[in-house]
Amino acid sequence: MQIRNNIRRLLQYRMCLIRFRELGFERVYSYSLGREAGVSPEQIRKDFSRFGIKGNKRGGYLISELLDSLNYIFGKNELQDVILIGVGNIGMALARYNCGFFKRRKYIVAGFDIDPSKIRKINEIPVLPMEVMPRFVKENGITVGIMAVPAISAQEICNMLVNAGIKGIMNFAPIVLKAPREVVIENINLCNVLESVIYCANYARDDLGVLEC
Amino acid sequence: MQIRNNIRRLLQYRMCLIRFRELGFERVYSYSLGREAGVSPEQIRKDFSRFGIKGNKRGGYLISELLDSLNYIFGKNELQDVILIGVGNIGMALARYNCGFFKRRKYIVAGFDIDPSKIRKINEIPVLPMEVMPRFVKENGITVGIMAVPAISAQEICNMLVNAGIKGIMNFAPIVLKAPREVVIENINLCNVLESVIYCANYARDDLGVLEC
DNA sequence: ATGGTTATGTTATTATTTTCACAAAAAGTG
DNA sequence: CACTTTTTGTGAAAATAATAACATAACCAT
Repeated sequence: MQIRNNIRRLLQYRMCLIRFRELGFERVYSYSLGREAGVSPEQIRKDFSRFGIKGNKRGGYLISELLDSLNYIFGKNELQDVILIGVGNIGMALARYNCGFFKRRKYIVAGFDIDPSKIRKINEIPVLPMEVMPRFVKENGITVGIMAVPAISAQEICNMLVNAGIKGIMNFAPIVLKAPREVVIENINLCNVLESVIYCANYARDDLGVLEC
Repeated sequence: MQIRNNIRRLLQYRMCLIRFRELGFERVYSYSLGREAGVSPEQIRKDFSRFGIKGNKRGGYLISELLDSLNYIFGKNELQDVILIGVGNIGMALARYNCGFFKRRKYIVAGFDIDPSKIRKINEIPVLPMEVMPRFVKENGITVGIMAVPAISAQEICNMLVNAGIKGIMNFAPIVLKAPREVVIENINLCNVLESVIYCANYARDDLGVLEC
């Protein structure tokens, strides 16, 4: 039972709905939302159905109600604290973006780094030495961490996080992390993503005519 | 015919193979590579098969040969120039990471921004005003761009890129870009990714027992 | 009211992806 | 040199996901 894709789409729908609301719309239809989100209307109805979200026959969906439902699903109202491990290029950018996360009620409450020169505040976020991480996680009930560390130390740090009680990791290190099944790991390899776009844009077109990519 | 997933996995395999090589290994087996890449052995053989990559019955795969094949597929040898639009938080981080891209023969050759205060060099990369982008793209035969701009201006900039002749876009703006079918677009919404990890880590576990996420 | 229209919700169908299963080739062994 | 073991490569089967189809409810106009 794999629901990660559903969830990702729901989040995308929410993003579009927020824009629709800002534009002053009150209602959406699976058709209009689908066009905005780049998804088929049937897919949207299926996704909603799966999470028990109901619309109005003939009347589409009330944006405010939809957003309420989605926010309920994703726990919008509670502020969710996360930590950041590794305050290099990417880590720094994420720390600086924190107010963007905050709008969605996600908040980087602390950064951690092995490098002592990084131990300072960045954008109001305290950056602490790696050693205090486990205690911080336990004391603050942190369940999710963002890893932006070099590949070489990534698995070790992942183990530390798991031992400290972390249940989900968003990983930017170019390595496939190994962790117990119950820990959710999302590996984001920006280099690979760029490379796949380059490949699809340049090479994958004249192979067999229509190589959807 | 959808091959984006295959490609993504191949890139992941390559990443693992590079590590294996660094560790001094000469051969891999679908089994060992699979464990490292978090993929089943059959999947690996299928992926290789699809791209005409052959191994040795009983002898597995020679890492050097595999890497040659993969580098051939992904055009490792030619240096691929890309441009960056938007030099804010994320854009800056990517520009600073350029040497990492360079190792893979991908290189951000220029950044562009509307904000005049951003017009300067970052990490050897010239940042130019937005207006000169189309000419730059045409004169340098750029086919792929990275967008790290605010959502509000994203679609407009996407259109500019497409008009200038760009064939692939890696987009960090929180919006689903619309472009002609032949233009490859990869939307990366970091906020949504984080949120999906949080959801899977915190909520999706006690629903039906085994909610694989 | 009542009939027509429209958009949902869900079932059925199709397509895609992954896993399974096994034949065939290579390498080792006695 | 036969025999066993091991690992690939691929066709068949199973599982998943996406699309199509359509019955049903709500709304609107007459």
